[in-house]
Amino acid sequence: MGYWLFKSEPDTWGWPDQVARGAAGEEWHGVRNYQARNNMRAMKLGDQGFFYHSNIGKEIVGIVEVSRESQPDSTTDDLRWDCVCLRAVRPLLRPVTLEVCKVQLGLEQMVLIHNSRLSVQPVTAQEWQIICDLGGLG
DNA sequence: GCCAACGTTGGC
DNA sequence: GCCAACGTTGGC
Repeated sequence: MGYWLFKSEPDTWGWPDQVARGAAGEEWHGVRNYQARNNMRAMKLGDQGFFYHSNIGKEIVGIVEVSRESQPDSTTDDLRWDCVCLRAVRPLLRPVTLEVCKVQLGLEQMVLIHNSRLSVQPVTAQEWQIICDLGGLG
């Protein structure tokens, strides 16, 4: 089971938008960064991800699941870009802020902290567990 | 709104 | 293939 983190500006596509898609999920289109794309190519059906609000909130608010493995991005004809589909699983009972992640023991190596610009990031199993605990999903 | 960090582009 | 210029992202 792989663990990931997806960033989105809530102004553009927020957690409520993701939830509104229900079980059908939504294509995580628009990524135009090779590293982020490669991360999506590595994802398997059922992999779990955190849904992070950048700029506004700066916090992890929910859990999503890969509901379709990577396929061509429908928003471009450029064959370089493809993406997975995500469906909302459940919200964190308490959002986990970037501020908290920065000082939390065990999260020192999080990509979110060291490469905040990468929009699709890997998360380790240990980091996943710590954040779930902090979010009230122990 | 500013700016640092990072990725991409294009001239050489 | 190097690197300067430029654009974008996202925290502050």
